[in-house]
Amino acid sequence: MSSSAEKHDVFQAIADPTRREVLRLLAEKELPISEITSHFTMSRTAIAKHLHILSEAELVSGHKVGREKRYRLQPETLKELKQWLSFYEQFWSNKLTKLKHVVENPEENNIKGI
Amino acid sequence: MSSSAEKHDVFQAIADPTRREVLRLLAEKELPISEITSHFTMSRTAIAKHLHILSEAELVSGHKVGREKRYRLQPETLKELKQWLSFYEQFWSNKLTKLKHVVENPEENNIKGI
DNA sequence: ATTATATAAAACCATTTGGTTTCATGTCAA
DNA sequence: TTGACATGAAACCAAATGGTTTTATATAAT
Repeated sequence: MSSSAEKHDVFQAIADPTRREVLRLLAEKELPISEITSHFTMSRTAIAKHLHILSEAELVSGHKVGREKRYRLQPETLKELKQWLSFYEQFWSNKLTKLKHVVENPEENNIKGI
Repeated sequence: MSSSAEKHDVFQAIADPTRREVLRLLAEKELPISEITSHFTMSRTAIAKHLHILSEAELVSGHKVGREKRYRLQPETLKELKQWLSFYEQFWSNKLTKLKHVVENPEENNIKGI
């Protein structure tokens, strides 16, 4: 699944549906691996690997409590994603920006007949 | 790389750095495949495949103009991502929500000494 | 009519991904 | 101290991913 250092970023981490589901679970509360696993059909080992990837991306953090390892959400990391998104937001949300874009790119508009 | 129908979603599509770079390029203006390719070191075929994936995810759309196929950004699709993000936003941006979260999950706080 | 350009489509390939099973280790409870 | 529980780690595997090269086809330009 993975292994080496600093490999997974936020974009890769959230690409997998299972990992997104794990994030949802951890949004509610901190949970140990076994309890997270109980919400899925796949093996505990598979979930543990997903948690490693999420951890590499710093979307979650784990700490041991007794014999269990509890993971919690690290939501601040998603700011990175929000910032990436904000760049594109102008292209749909702002009518004026959209108009500006259209004016500056006349070749996109089928007005060649004029 | 891919092929079948309706396979790639937005999350998968933006997971690849090359594809994010392609989106950046198309944010400025509509471009034909060959011109997009000129911004990368990899082959045109590879870029074409990336464009297919972006197209499947409806992040871009292509239309033929003469012998070239021009792709343009379809930014509205990113709303989906924004909505996904908005759920998590409460966990970092809103101090009150954060406090609520803390209060409702006492086991996360190391106050066992009290 | 011929040649150059732009893309499409297919076959192929190495690596990564997402899963499994098995075995080892640390911790709690009786 | 002896199980039972929770995890870690390794070996293995099929399928997906991200690339390549080759061949074919449609359009543009001379």
